[in-house]
Amino acid sequence: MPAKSSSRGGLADRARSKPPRSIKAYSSRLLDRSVLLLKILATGSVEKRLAEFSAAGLHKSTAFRLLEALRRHRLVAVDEVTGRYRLGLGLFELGMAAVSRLDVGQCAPPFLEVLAKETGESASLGIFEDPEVVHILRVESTHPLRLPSLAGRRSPAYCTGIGKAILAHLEPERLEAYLRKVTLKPRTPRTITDREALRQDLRRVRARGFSLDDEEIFPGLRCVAAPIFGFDGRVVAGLSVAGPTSRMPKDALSRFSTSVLAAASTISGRLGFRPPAEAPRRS
Amino acid sequence: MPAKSSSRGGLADRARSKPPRSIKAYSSRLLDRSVLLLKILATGSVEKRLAEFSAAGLHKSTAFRLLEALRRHRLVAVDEVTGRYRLGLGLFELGMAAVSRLDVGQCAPPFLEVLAKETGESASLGIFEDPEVVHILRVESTHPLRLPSLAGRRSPAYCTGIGKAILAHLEPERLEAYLRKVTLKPRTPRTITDREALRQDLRRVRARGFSLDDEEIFPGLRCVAAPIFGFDGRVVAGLSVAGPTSRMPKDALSRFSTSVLAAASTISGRLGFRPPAEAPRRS
DNA sequence: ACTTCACCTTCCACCGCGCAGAAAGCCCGG
DNA sequence: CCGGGCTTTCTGCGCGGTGGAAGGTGAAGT
Repeated sequence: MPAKSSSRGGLADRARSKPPRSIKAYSSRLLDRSVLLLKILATGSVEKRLAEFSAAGLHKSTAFRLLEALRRHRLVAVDEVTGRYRLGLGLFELGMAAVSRLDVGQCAPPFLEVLAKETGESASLGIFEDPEVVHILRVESTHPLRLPSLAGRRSPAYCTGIGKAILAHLEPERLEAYLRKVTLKPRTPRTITDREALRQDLRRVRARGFSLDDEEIFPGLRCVAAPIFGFDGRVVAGLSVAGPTSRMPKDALSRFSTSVLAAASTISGRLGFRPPAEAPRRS
Repeated sequence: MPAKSSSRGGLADRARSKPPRSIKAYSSRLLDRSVLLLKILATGSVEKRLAEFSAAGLHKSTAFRLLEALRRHRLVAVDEVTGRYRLGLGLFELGMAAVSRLDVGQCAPPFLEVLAKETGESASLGIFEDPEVVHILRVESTHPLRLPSLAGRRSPAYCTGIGKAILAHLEPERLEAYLRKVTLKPRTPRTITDREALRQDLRRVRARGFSLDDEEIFPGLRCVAAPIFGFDGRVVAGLSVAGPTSRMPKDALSRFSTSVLAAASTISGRLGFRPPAEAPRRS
């Protein structure tokens, strides 16, 4: 990624005009199985005995061989005491490398901390991976009452602050593609389950600059979020502050939205985003 | 054989008496190559083109197929703009799962935050994976001057606070095995490069309860660390506070060591460690 | 606009390697 | 001391991964 001295429009246009290249579905049974083993280890109880993998349709000897091979690479480990399998730290190293190689992952942490301190609530940063949002950074609230950290977890986009902040600034085609395939499952009584209502809400998000998740994913949780843009003007992530409704009453939201917007736009700036001099909103 | 027949010895003894079972070296070319691709992506520049993998001895078509298969599992991703490969967020999810499944990873974060706030310096937690220490958690100092986060990285054990805190409380055989194979490469002029001097230092660590890294890995960086013990009395991790020498003068170290020791012993307690009733110091 | 070039993607026939099933260790509790 | 449940090793068969080369696609040069 050497210095691109092109005007900002060029790259964005090139990206936008990319046809959806469809690639032949390559796959490998061995690789699929290895990943399956890791996924199994990542769910349910912390440690697994060999026999538990055969429940997934793998022969015990197969699971054994694969787990041993994965162990050589430290992707799984066997507990020294119990002799059972657990995820290895090699995975952690690769995972952290994955995030730290994202531009946002690189430069966002300090701003998240400032934001958390300013508002007193948990701040988190997520990016959009197609139908869902992946939480990649999180700084905890200082209050004792708070959600467990979601770092590394996925949430649906349509009912989270970060998700809606990103959706609202997606290219129209991508948004429509998303809306076409997503099912708006109600997570709480307040979840938006109607496509048109969601479009409406996203319009509001665009108009005021930030999104509001008003107990749409967890009862009692309110959340204010703003989009983060990359150097080419496309939305690359979302930044949010979340807390219990009691500490985030509706008439005090402007305090939060101001902080979130400021932090988000600072991060966008760090990523090389230059906000358009005037609104280049087409049609 | 079990020279220690302490009160609560059952589990610890079983663990200690485990013979180093050696398992046949299973491996799989495909898996090795897949991991190799991930490792390549985790080093060097952020994005790689297909041709860069063939430098590692893979044919382009092979690399292509494997990368596509990995992409299906979101372990790698292709950049939307440049079309090049980068690590995927699936890795991040698995990595976070790996850490959150460790008992320490579960219960340590709040205490790290308190520790960082109390001392004003960066607090981090690492565990020992044989010759090195893996940093699994980190809470940043509020000062502008600070090291970049090492979360997910490895450091040598012999010249870090966390490393020495853990080494000092390892079973004698494991420590000797470590000393036998490690090479004490000087990282700074103050790095301990003599085995006997290191043994001596570790004795001091045991005696006073905490370890001190006095510019032994980075010039200008001082660090105080303490061990964390699991329910069976074995050391499972180390906790440290690190900062520039200017903010951690030698005559003020007791302030830091008190905080670190308190936090470490609280975490140990959470893990089920019951410190021996009174000093079972023998000899 | 034509050509070149560099790179990505696909195809295919060979043969190597992973597969499952079975059998042999291992460790515990009775 | 023996039996049951589990982990680990062994082995021949057959599938699936392999690498070479050929085809495609875009961008940059002439």
